[in-house]
Amino acid sequence: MPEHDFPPATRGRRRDPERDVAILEATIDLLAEVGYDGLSTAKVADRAQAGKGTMYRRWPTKTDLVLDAVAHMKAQQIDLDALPDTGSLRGDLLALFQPQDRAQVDRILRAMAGVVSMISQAPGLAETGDYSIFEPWIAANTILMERAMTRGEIPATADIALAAQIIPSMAAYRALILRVAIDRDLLTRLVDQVVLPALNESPTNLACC
Amino acid sequence: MPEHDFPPATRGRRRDPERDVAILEATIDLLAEVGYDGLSTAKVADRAQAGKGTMYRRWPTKTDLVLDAVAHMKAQQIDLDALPDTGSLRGDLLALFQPQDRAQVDRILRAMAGVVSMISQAPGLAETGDYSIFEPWIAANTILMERAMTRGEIPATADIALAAQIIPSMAAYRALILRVAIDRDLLTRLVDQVVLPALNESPTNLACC
DNA sequence: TGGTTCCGTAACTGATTGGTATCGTATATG
DNA sequence: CATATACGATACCAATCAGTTACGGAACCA
Repeated sequence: MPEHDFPPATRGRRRDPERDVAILEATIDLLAEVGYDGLSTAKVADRAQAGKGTMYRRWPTKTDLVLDAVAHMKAQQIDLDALPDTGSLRGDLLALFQPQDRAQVDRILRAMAGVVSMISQAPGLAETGDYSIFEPWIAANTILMERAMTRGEIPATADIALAAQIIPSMAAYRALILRVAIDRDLLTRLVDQVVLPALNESPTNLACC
Repeated sequence: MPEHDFPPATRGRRRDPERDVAILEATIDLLAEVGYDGLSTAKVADRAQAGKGTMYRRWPTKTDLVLDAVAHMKAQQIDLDALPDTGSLRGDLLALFQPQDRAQVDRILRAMAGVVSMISQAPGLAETGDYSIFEPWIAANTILMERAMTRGEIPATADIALAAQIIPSMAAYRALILRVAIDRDLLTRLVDQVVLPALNESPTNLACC
């Protein structure tokens, strides 16, 4: 996972890949607990039971480490090739946010909040967008909605690009500002009263009901 | 504005209230530029043309200063007693997000992103909620929607609490993650295709259209 | 076995920071 | 004028931190 120079190293002791994941996991943990600036390389090494040398052999800088940890976290997330397929868009949307257990989601969202502070200080990072955990969520929503459209479940004029952002942005707001995870009740209300009506709303007939 | 002990001070030179706003404004500026941790008390004093002593006489700690700066920023924001009243909910919602000029809004949202990092490190702050710039926005939405409900413009069963969060949370997502302000086109689509349909949707007739 | 690379521990360095104290000056009361 | 407070500037202190280096031991290969 560490992207920088990898000397062939066919000679001595092999680099232990288990140390990589231990360090990355510790980084995510601390990111969720204390944020980017509260996170010190010493604390990461401590929690991962690793030496700072081992860390710096893999990631040349703290920023690189955190960015890689976010990428690692992202990779564990939604698999766009194995999305739910319940037959109805409503079932798919509800299923998409169900499988992961609450604590796991909470950890991820808090880590994301920690990353936001890093972006504030390194303005260049904002453009890459590589850090956003919400982007794959939006992509998953989009795919589910496109499927529903080809099934004829929603009109061809539906504004999928907009609707796909509703739930993830609400999740982001709650995680980053309110510091609470989305619950099942809120999710149901969002799907039934906001997302599905928005998709069934044709841009031209605003007073359809 | 500084909340801590204010000795009567009837004897010597008076405390200059202009210094308060200069320091608070400098704090918000830096918060927007470099975030909470990138912000040093020395830099604030420097930009405000103030001595550090002058700052610490008013706010005992960096956290107090930033919290007060956010409150100051919040006070300049939406005036809940002077909300738009165009006669229609659609007009009101569009008018609510229009008056402020782009640069001002951008500064505020970037400052909010800077505050998020502070919350990550001081978990106690999350509970108070005093820091959130989006809360008055939600309150304003709620009031406009309640007005529309008493006018009979939307059904009495509408889920206002939910609908009032849609636009602010989308704004928060864009500001904090995407680092872009909401534009007029997106706002119109949100109002017409998402918020208004959601309000007109009765919880019971999910297939009304 | 010997050379090479990895590992964790720990000491170290240079820079930055929150917060305090001091100083000379300005502004107020009595 | 005497006293008291506020002001900006500056020096200062203790703590923290990113990143480096040194060390002794472990794993691998020839």
